[in-house]
Amino acid sequence: MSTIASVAALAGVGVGTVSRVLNHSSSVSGSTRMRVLEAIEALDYEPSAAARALSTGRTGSIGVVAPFLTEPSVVERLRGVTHRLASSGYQVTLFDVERPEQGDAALRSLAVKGRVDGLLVVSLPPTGAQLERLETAGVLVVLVDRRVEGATAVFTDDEAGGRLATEHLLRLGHERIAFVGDTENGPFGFTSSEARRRGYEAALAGAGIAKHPEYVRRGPHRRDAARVAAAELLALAAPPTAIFAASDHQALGVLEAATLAGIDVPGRLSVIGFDDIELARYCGLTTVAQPLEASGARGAELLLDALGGGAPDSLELRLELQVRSTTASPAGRSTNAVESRPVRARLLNGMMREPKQYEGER
Amino acid sequence: MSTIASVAALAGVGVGTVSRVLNHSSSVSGSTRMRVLEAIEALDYEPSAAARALSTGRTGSIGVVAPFLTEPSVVERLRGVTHRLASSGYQVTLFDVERPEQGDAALRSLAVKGRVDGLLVVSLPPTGAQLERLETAGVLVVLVDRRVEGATAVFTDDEAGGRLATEHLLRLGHERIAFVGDTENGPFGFTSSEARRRGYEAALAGAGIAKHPEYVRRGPHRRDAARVAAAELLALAAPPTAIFAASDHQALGVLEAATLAGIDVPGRLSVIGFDDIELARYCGLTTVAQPLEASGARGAELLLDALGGGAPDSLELRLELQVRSTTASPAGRSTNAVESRPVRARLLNGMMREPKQYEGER
DNA sequence: TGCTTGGATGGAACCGCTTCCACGGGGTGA
DNA sequence: TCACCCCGTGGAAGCGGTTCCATCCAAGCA
Repeated sequence: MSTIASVAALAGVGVGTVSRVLNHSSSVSGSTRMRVLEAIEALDYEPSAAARALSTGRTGSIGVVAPFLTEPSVVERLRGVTHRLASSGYQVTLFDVERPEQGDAALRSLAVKGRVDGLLVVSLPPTGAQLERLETAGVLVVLVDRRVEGATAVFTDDEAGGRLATEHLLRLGHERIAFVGDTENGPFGFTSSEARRRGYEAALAGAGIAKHPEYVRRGPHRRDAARVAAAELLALAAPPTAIFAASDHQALGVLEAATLAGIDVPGRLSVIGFDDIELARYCGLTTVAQPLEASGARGAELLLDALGGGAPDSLELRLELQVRSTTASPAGRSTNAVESRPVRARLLNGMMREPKQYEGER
Repeated sequence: MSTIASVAALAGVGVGTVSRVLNHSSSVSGSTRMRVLEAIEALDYEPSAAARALSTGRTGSIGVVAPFLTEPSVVERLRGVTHRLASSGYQVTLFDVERPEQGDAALRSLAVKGRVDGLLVVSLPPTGAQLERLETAGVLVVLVDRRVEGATAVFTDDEAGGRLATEHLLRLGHERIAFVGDTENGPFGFTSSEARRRGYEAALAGAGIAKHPEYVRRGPHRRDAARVAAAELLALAAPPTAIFAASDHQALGVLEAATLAGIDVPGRLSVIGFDDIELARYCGLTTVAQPLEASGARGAELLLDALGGGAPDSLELRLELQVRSTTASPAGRSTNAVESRPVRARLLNGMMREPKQYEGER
């Protein structure tokens, strides 16, 4: 491998001059620059990233800490991040957090100069101590899909989203509305499910509907757990006519339960999810949509801004009701009833009406 | 930030000794080791990755070059990679290739000591020159989902897969079988579509069925292009009774076309895809399944082996027919006809029978 | 007792780059 | 004409580790 010294020797200049050419620095005469560039070309020289990092203290790489496996939505966020960062000159170093301890370990080992310049933490809530450690190490942090005191973040108002979902069901005429969400103290410290539940309860209270504790079910964040919870709900003496699931992932479990119980959706049961993952579009699931890819992209932008010396503000992204074909007025009322077409047609219509965003961007 | 020198000073030893402790090297007395560890603890010291990389020539990170956006299947492979690498002590640096030039640039800039120790190239075909450059730079390379002369790879036999798909259709009694695949010279140099087509033609030839050039359609690797191609096929005077799509992605486009044309699947048209992406499972698509996550994981293993000084062999993964509910005997024949149940039920049944693999692994 | 031997240790050299400082020389203004 | 500036440039001093070599000391042996 050739080094900067060999380039300098070949060009007949000093190493400082070569470095200046490499860094597009000022004050190099045209002819000298030309000679250096020729030498670089001739030797097929590429500067050593490690040496540069050691010397400058900046690595040119951004760490992304995310629970890659847990949620399909995380993949879409990640896509937004890589897409935005591809043209930035920064490399993306991925830290897949499959178990909570890994998150601690990753955050700890990254709180070190010379590893990454900035960190995007997706969907995980770092502790105050971790943030402080990162701060003292000079690592800039932006959170995506999570809001923590004292950190820049791209976030949504989960509680408002919970209200949005529930009010949609109320408007359709439902009164027996259940909620299926995550256990309160999940392994990763996710809090969105609880916030969405609060929105759900606020909306019910606003409509003057009494709380019904049996209608609130929590379980591990998995489709099969949601299926079991929904099955229990549907077996109640007074089963709900609508279920709000805290995520699309779980809403799919609810749909499974309905199918197994032979209950038509949306004829006898309305189901609404949250997130608007790709599968929701394919399945025609009504949901509270949040811009997943955009959240990653905006997070990346905030971090780039901060790396450039700016002091970006946190950013709230809008949630939007996305009505598809799993919600309708409860049986016995005819308002807004969505006809129950063969499902494949519906599914495919959904696919065609909503091409994936990045296809449109090409 | 504390350095190795400050640790050495606090412990009252030389830097060499601290380094020896850090690297679990031999010949450090128990008491000295203890003093050093205490100093490390007291200073909250973490060694600088950049300095270490410069000094040793190894970075402790593995690059993954992949077209993250192009194919859903790539995401699943990537999952396998990160999953396997999470416990290896290597970091994963992602190079998202959205346009072919980016692939060149990534491969070029990575062919440098001090950036990554090894490289996993997913679904992209590096040129011989690029491989050579990487070799001289001392960067180990393993290919996933691609086979190139002189490089270790995890691959499948696409041609055999094409045969598998076509023979399934032949067995059901189809004779008018069409193919929808990629343009021959796509932007990324993907060759799998053509290999699958060769398998398709070999199977037809084996069954004594004459070639029918109009039945072979190629287009850009996008769902809408596949939809258009399928629509043209279905509008022929003698339309096919079955379509083999070179990927699930494209098979979904074919399904769209059938729905738009009001053609029942599998009643009047059988559709088979290739890959077995998650969506195929959800949609009940019959397909040629390849172990996507496993391909990434095995690729990572081969690379780790090579980094450990081994000389791993390439690895062929098995393809398997995955019959779901989009294929049946052609209209007029009754053998094996799959009843056309309401689709949602079918879809959900599919979901329940095949939980995602990683859920089982928790 | 004196010499050899080997394990534990300190520290300099080095990895390849950036950056700052010093220096030479031509141009400018007094 | 001289002093001063400034531009272009060379090169040394880090950056923070690893590693090799020299050194020291204690134990073993004749």
